[in-house]
Amino acid sequence: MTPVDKSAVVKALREMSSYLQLRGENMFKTRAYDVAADRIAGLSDDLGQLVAEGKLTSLPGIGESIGQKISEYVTTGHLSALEDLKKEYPPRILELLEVQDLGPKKAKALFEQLGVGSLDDLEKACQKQQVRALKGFGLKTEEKLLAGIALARRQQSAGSRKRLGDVLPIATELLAWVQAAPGVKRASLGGSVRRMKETVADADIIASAPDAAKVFAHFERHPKVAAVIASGESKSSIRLTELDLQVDLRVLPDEDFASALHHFTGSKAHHIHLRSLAQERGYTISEWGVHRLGAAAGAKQEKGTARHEAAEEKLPIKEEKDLYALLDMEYVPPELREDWGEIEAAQKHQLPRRLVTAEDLAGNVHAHSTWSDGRDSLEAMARAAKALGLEYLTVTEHSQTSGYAGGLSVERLKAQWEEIDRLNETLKGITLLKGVESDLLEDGSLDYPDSVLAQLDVVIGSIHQRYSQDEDAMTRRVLNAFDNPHLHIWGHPTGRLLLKREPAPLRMEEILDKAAKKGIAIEVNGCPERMDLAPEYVRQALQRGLKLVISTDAHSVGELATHLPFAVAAARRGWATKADVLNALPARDFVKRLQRV
DNA sequence: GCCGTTTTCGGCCCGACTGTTTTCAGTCG
Repeated sequence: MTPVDKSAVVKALREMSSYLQLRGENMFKTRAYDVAADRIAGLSDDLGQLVAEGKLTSLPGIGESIGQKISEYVTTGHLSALEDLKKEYPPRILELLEVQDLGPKKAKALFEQLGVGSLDDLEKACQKQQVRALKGFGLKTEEKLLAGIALARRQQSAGSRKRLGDVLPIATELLAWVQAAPGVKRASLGGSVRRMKETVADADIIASAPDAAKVFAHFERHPKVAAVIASGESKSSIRLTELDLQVDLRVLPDEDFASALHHFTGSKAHHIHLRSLAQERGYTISEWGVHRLGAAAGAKQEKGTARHEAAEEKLPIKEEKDLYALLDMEYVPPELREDWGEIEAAQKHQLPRRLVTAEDLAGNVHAHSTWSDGRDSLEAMARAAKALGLEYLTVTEHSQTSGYAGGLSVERLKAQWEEIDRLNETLKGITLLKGVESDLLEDGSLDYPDSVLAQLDVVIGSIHQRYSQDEDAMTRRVLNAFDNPHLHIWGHPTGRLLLKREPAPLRMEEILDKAAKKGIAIEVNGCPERMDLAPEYVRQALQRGLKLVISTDAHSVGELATHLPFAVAAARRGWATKADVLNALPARDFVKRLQRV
């Protein structure tokens, strides 16, 4: 049985939701498709197997109807309900929903009353001033839509999502700017950036201060602000000149900081689940805290009055953990808040006791120097690793097939050993381990003779070329590689480049099963373009008892430090603890645990 | 469409901001 392309199923479910929204269906019905899409996206089990065993409806949020549709799509490759919906609309109608401030209701009106079925149609209608004449639309809306079209077009070419690695530095810069604003007491990043999701759409900052208006005024004066999108009493949104990045800032009284931080960290799916649990217990959760609902709140809600304002009692939330404690749950770290099972685990007090941190690591794994395509000398890399407080650094240059990257011949590799020996003698407090990042050749064999590999402490095997192989060939290639007793670590496993190159087609379950049997460690690569392996596969690996290495893949002194947070984040998002990570061990134990022969 | 040791019907997370209205709908996160 071939594994199912989960992302295609997710896409089909989201399109179902979009078309049903355009038709004006009940929002709870359309949301059900989005909930199901989220569920499949975060699934760590094999979807094909669930379908085959008829167990789809055991997943929360997937019932009879959607279960059948997923089954149909997985088994036949078609989704008749979606195909029928598509026939009712012009082929590019969903483009409209990509426009900021244009949702399903307005898109429906534009389509039905003006025949607008694409971005181009919408632009023409705006230019002809037809839009402002519609009921519920006006001059301002027309202007906003034109700006939204321009933004949507830029995003079509550049992509609306951005790599965390690009956004985090700018978001951190903005955070520091906010922290310097008048009266700010506490401030933090929020949103998917705080959850360290590999790609993000925008950035959120939450701050506490007595006078929000002063903070907003300061915020909106940042030199990189291109436009102010919205500015109210508790929220300001700007768009930056860099990356077209939208940054939302909320400022609240300090007593509301923790609940606001929690609220704006998300994810949406995590909150929806959490709040329904809160409701069962007679609480309501919002960014303004947790409130106990009394009889008064059950009565008809006053217009313009928020639910929490009618509540009887506000419960103090000093820290995020107080909120979970109120629901008898363990604290859920931000990286886990995706509704991928963390809520159930937290209720049963079965979350990982403590997720791995950068401080847990004793060694830096996967580094390149000027011997291959790195930018700094081996000695500079070693000194930098020592300065970071590390005990060891694995030296893993490219292998001979990667000529483009200065891959080392056997002779050059052996010459490097001499330098490593020399540095190990002269440098105190840091140990260089002899390693290599060997290409996995087309048939899965490694790039050096066994006699050479046997002399190395650390052998990483990575795929660097021939990405065009089909799933069978690619899977066989990796499986074969695991038969080589000198291979220790599977490097940047899927070969994905975020927003650029899809993961290689691999039958991951089969591969992880064999890795577990053979004792191969799995790399979590912190290069911000990769963040490879993805969290759902990290979890699958850990469920099989596999060990991880948290790697920087550093090609310079700077990257030893800058890549580390992304590697740690990828491991944490896969629920990894210190005990799961081999390079949390001292050098001798690390090398010993890698050895398979 | 999903879900249920309160329920198989009637709920479904919750609030801010904007623009078009003149009390509210739509959008967003």
